[in-house]
Amino acid sequence: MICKQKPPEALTLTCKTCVTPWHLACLSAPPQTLADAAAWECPDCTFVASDSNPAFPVGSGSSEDLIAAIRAIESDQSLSDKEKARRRQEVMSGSVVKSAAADGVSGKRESNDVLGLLDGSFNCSFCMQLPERPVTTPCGHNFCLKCFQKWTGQGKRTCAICRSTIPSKMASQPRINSALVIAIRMAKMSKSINAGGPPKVYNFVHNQNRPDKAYTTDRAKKSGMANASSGKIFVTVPSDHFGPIPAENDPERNQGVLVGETWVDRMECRQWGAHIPHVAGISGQSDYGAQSVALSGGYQDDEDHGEWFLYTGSGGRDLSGNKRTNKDQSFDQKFEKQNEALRFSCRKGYPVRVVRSHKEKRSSYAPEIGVRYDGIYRIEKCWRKVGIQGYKVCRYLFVRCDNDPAPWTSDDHGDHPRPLPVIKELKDATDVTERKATPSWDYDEEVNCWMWKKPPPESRKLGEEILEDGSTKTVRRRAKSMSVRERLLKEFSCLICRKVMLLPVTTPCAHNFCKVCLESAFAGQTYIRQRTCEGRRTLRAQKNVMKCPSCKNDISDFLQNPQVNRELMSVIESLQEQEQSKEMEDNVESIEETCDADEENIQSGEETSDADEKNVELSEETDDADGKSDGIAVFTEISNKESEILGEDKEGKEVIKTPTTETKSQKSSKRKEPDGGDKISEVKVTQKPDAGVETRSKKPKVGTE
DNA sequence: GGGCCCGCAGGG
DNA sequence: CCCTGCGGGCCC
Repeated sequence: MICKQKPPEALTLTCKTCVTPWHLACLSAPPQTLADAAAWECPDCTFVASDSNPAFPVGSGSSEDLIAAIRAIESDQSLSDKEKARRRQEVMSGSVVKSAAADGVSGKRESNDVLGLLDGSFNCSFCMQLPERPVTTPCGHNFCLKCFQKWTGQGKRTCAICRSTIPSKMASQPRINSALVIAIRMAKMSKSINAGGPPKVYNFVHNQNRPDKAYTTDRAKKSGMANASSGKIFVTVPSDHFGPIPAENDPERNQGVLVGETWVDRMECRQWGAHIPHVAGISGQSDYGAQSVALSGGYQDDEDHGEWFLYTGSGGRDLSGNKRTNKDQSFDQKFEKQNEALRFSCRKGYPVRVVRSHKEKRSSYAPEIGVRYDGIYRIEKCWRKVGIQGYKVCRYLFVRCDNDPAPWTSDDHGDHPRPLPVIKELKDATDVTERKATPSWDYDEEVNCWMWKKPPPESRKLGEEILEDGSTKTVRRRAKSMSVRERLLKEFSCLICRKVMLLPVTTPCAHNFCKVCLESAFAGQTYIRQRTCEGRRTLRAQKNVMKCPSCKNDISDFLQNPQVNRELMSVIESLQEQEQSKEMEDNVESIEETCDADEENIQSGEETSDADEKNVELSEETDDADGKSDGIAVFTEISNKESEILGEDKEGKEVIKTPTTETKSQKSSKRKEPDGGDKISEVKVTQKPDAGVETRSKKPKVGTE
């Protein structure tokens, strides 16, 4: 911590209490004898036990117990090292404080007193409650952030308890005491009997044992991390992965990336996959969405309220002269590149990971040191406004929606859906985008957690699979699917013009045509649309004349008033949208021998009867909830288009029908082999011999599956 | 503490 | 292959 270097093993000393490694050379009072070294306790443990740091007065009692308990475990000869480690962990996490007390190790008080103890020393002096979002003055007194801000907002500059002066920096930029947050949360947990397992411990992640870390190449002229290359990425999610990083993608620790995890710098944060780019603030692709953002104080328009914040897009700055950043904006930001990626995630309601950096100085919620993962947020709205510097900036409203509590709250539960904050600047905003469709990541009232309500987007990256011998093999994460264009033409072409349908209509005999094509096919019998003013029709005599161009069924009645198949329409529209966004999978080369079998699969799939293929794809599409909600969103567009093209329909009476029931039943009745749909998910290439990986217990809360 | 400048990674 | 980027070391 002092020399900021990784000490060689020989110079590492491990604390017997907390097992943290320390650099021998950096200790002010290193142990003198070997025996001393074996029983050595780090300054943290010694300090807590002997003194009561007013800023974090855990030491005033409960932690004495804790340390005594740990010492008892350490000195118990009957325990193996592994067992000791396990017990230590239990004690640290508060789950067995009671049993430690029962052991007679520290029989002073019951564990349930912890909260009572906290009540005495931690309470906010204004509201007399356990502080919510606690801030701690240099004189060691704790207050709720809000209470404190109210106090300083009245111009008070002295501590409400001891009248010590509050430094002006503290008054203007109070920081939440995250250690206190954890202490309070732990105390609450030990109080509640069925807290649902031990609380999570939020550790600073030391990468002592990591196989690889960021390094400087020969080319780099500076040592340290300034010009470093990234070390190994420890998690196995692809870089375009959305949402939390689950335990099954964390082979190093098998715990996933936890809310509150903190890394020393952006490079290390990157290695754990929370936020991959090591300079840029936004991780994302304009045609795919944004996965994560960093709040690092780079843009002065940012506004942080913890559970929600206003984020500023990137760009608008002159980076000439080989600069990486620039405080001054010199032109307008636009919704392009990363800014567009954020807007994409907003529209889709994707989960966006958020990290806060110590470099954000104006936010109470930023960590004191390092870069911290604060969990999942959703972008509820975005817009543009004229920023502080006078140029237009892209703006995003982020609202937290994580299943774990934020690092600044002592709640033991995550977020519940909350009403959106009122944003004043929205009244002067332009280019406002709000999500119309239902969000992909949403709160499930039945299981009481946030989860994927629609399938997460398929990764477009290649992945690496670790084989048994430790080597890696590049694999594709999903099968090559039919190109969107191919699919459009194959599934959704008009049986008359053979092009992708414009305003599709579905006959009762389940054949699809462009509305215009079908009508013009019977153009000689224009009486379909000839109506008297009273609406009296004159086609009775012509009945049976009009037959479906495809199957010759009588469709005269249908032709009197053919309705656009809105469901089909929205499917086509979303596919066309996809096509425009150029899904990359089409271009992914198949990967050698491992894929051969799957390629065949696809080939044969293409060659099997059209009907089956079609059903598979169709069912897939309709299962995708996107279709439904987007269907509503595009609805008005359709009816506008329709009247534009047909130049009629002024009656305005026509009740808009939801997708015709006959189409639906037709589809489902035709769906003979629903199993056919599996081919896509099955084509995961070359399973690791150890199939257990797939079945390993998954964190049920995170619905990534 | 401010400013300069660098290597690097990833988007396009 | 060029452009962009809410890092970070180091000099002043």
